[in-house]
Amino acid sequence: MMKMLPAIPRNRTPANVGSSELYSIIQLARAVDEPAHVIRYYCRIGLLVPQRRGANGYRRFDAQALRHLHFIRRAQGLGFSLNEIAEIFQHARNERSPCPSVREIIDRRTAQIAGQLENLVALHERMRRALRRWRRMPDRTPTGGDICHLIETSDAPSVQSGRKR
Amino acid sequence: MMKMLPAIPRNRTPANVGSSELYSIIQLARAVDEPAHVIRYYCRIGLLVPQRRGANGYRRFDAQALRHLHFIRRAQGLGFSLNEIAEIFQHARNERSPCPSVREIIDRRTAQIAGQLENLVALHERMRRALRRWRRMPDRTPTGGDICHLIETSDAPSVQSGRKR
DNA sequence: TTGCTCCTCACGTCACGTGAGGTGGC
DNA sequence: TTGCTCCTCACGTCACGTGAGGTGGC
Repeated sequence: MMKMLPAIPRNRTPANVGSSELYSIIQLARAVDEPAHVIRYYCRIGLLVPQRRGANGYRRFDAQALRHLHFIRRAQGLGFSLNEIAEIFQHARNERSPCPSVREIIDRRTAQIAGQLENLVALHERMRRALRRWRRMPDRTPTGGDICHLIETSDAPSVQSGRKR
Repeated sequence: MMKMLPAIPRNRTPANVGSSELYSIIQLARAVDEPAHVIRYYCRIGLLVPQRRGANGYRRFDAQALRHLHFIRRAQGLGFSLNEIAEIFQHARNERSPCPSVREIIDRRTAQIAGQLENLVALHERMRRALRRWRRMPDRTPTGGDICHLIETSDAPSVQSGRKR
């Protein structure tokens, strides 16, 4: 009966449990369903710090790193950038409350996202209008200086498209 | 009476009209309300080609370049990337119709924008929910391993935030 | 001479993606 | 030995932004 059980993949449980509960980079990566080089990137920018390196140079992370990683995903899900998340970590390290700046950031970012949303809705509408109009138009080979009559006859603004900055 | 007219800024009319109607980089830039280095960038990636250089190395553009520039803005306004616009120019130079690929691109891009729109709406909604919830919550100084209780108690997913790729 | 315009590097932004080239672990 | 995992550079993505350091034009 034991034989019929699928083999438990060794890497899905914390390896080296005896050696003080440390995680390998791939275990951390799998916890948030990302490739390992994303974790390496976070280390490089100082967002995540391995508890130590093995004799072979391999990164070993503790439970706190896993918690930080979950925090990163949660904060990104609320629109925070990695830089902003780094600031929050900084506050926490200094035992100062990050809450005031967290509130400021999300206020600013919410307004900004609302603006992006407007732009994207407008873009989508322009695209849909163009698609509809183009259905009644033939393809054409460019002659004498024109480039693509589909686009050149579109009602999209030729200046200040709204996608700005 | 002539005296009372505001001075016509020299740079707003094609300078060197005698020298075959060429435009300076800044005249081109002003036509689309962009800083000159954007035009320089377009030249560098080969999207815009000056008709010639002056003896001093200054770029001189013809009316065709102005037309290309307007085309770029129009196409960007429909969600085309600079790479895609370069392809369209390539078709036009070879006197092949760019229309089929233009239709393909906008089909693909419209679906993609619709997806982005969904993600952005979801993000905005998460942010607004968080803002509402946080109004009833006090600021707190992190203790014993926690980082920011506002974010850590949010209902945002800690994995697969929806902002992906 | 002053203030503006022009030029070419060259590095920065944001959050990774994608190899190259080599080593460690089971 | 094989296949996987790990490592460090280092360059690419996208559409510019931002200087540095110097020159030309009126």
